[in-house]
Amino acid sequence: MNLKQLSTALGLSPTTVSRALNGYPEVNEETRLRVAEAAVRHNYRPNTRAKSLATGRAMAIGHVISLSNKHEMVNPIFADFIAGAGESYARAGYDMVISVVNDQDEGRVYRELKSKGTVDGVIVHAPEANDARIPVLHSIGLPFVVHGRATGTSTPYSWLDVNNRSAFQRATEFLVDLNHARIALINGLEHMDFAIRRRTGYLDAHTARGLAADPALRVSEEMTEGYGHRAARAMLQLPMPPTAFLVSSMNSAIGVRRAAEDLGLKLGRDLSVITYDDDLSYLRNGEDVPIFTAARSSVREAGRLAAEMLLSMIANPEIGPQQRLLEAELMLGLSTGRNPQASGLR
Amino acid sequence: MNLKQLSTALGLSPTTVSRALNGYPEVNEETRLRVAEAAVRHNYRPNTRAKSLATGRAMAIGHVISLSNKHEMVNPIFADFIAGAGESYARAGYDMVISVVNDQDEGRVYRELKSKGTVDGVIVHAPEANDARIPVLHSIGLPFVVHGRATGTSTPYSWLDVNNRSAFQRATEFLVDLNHARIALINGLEHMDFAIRRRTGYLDAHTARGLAADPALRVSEEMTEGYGHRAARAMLQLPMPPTAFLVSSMNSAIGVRRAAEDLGLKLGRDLSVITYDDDLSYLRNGEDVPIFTAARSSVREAGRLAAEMLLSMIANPEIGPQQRLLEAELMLGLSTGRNPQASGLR
DNA sequence: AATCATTACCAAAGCGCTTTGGATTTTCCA
DNA sequence: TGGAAAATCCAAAGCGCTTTGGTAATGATT
Repeated sequence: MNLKQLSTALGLSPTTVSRALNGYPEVNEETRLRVAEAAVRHNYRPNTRAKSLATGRAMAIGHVISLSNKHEMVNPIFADFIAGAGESYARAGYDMVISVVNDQDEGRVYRELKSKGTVDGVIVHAPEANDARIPVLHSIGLPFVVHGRATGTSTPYSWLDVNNRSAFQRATEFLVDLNHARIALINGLEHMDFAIRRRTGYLDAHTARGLAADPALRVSEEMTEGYGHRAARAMLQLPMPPTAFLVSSMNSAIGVRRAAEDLGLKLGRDLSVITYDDDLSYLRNGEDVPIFTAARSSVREAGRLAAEMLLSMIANPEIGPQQRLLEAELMLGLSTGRNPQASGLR
Repeated sequence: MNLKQLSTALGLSPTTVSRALNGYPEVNEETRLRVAEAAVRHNYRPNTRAKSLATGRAMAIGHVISLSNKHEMVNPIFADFIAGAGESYARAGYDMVISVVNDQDEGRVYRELKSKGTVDGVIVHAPEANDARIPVLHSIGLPFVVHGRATGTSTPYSWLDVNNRSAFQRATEFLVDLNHARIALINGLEHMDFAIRRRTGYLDAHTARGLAADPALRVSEEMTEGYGHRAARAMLQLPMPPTAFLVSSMNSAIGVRRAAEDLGLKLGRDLSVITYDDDLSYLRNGEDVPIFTAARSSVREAGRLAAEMLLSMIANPEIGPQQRLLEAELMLGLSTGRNPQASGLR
């Protein structure tokens, strides 16, 4: 059932039916009801492609998920972010189109999305420092919102980010308050912007508290369980092992816990661990009380908000670049405690 | 740059340019080259919406991800499946559109995708027994492939599945061979088809080996880490605890390991665990040697194959329903060993 | 009663592409 | 060298919608 069929069935012109359905004023309220009723009865829904062609708007947002050849890992936060963004799109009547692509092809894909008219805007995932995608998107004139930020980018752009620096600074200072002095950082890959900021927060806290950060207690890799295990195990066997760990993801924190248990150490008593928790739906940090003390911020909520930001930019192109910085919550869990090796109370 | 502009720039008609670009025979090879060259030079790419409108094919496949209100969890295998499917789509020039939806709205969404002409087909995720979506899709005539199967569905349909039954039967029998007699099953929600088949395999193995399966050692819930921990802990404190666990997901298996360690039990020595491993990119089962003995099958590969199946069905509608059953591999890891409580060797 | 807004509708153009049904030119063979 | 066949190209219709630029009828205003 298409517009023409529906309109002849109603004895009206396609023009009037279209206007009635789209809420234009120049149509009798009575006929509007008649049209609306017939539309549901005939299960009529305007063809998206025809509509897009006529209006020039695709009514779709693109997400490019790029897999590097080296470590071709799907970002585990992706599903939850998508789920959040998808909710916003559904509410606004937008579709979400996802392209899976090799990272070196990402620029080409953006150009294609633009020239083929597939989407009205895109969300940029996993930004790096001086991210090359931002100038590309600017130059081709495709609206976008970055999930995260890209240190070093000079031109203004829209982003939504968690305050990673402050989250890691606060977490580090919390450990210092528990008398920890040798605090390890199990970070994500430090070409990623978020990892840079987390390291900065970690180092800032050391400076603020007059502590020296030992470079031997700092690693940076792709955040798997195995990585957390391997790194923690190695550090715990150093002559001067850390008494606390700051970990960039739940997965790696689980690996750290496994390493601790390998060595017979109990979290919260013998060893403290704070993790970053994206509040992923399939990886909850405990059920009632958190297993890990954690800096928490829901990536699903971030998806919702980033999508809304992009949609509002598309609806009002004049508003210009938008920014939003979310603060992570520091949740107290069972994995932190006073440094057992610190002599006495301060 | 659109077709008309390109064609006037070339001094040709839009017809000829279109045919040249689409490889039709009735165009001089020389002009075809001229057109192709001009197309890349002007960065021309046909507008997808216009093309779709003219051809009637959307050149897009839909994935509906439905979140139930009760446990609104994003399926953790989703990202990897999508990544695999996306590769196949990209190769074939198809887009992937994802709808996030409340599960009770899923039928409505399929109807919309069809009547709005958004997609040429869909992949059905996470089928249940007697899944209601299959008759709906049949009735609206939208091509689809189910990732998994739906026990109880009578009409033929296309699916791609792992042999969950045989995987769990083999795993169970492997444990029996190690002298385990009290084997627990930490299963997923048993309205899901895969969970039903896994339970069947588990029970079949008991029957085959003349063992009685204790219903107290069988639970079924959403597969989180916390669930694995809680269930294993409870069972290990029974008067007659299990000596081995069969777990339906890596996440829950990690919880089982945590429970074991809570009680001072070492996996592979005091307690055996076999898990199902979807080979998720962010949740590798160890790096060189598997942590867990596991039944493994790559969900990413499943995505690739399911997408290819659907595309081939769309290209050749006459071929009818397709099916493909993959076998999981049983990978020996560090989490299994001889039952320490079994007296002597058999 | 003539004029003017307002209301309610419609015909037709246009979005950018494909495809049908020619038209024109070239090639080939008797 | 004529005529059929093959090779090239094109005009125009059509995909299903929106939107511009109307027209006709009604009501309000002088």
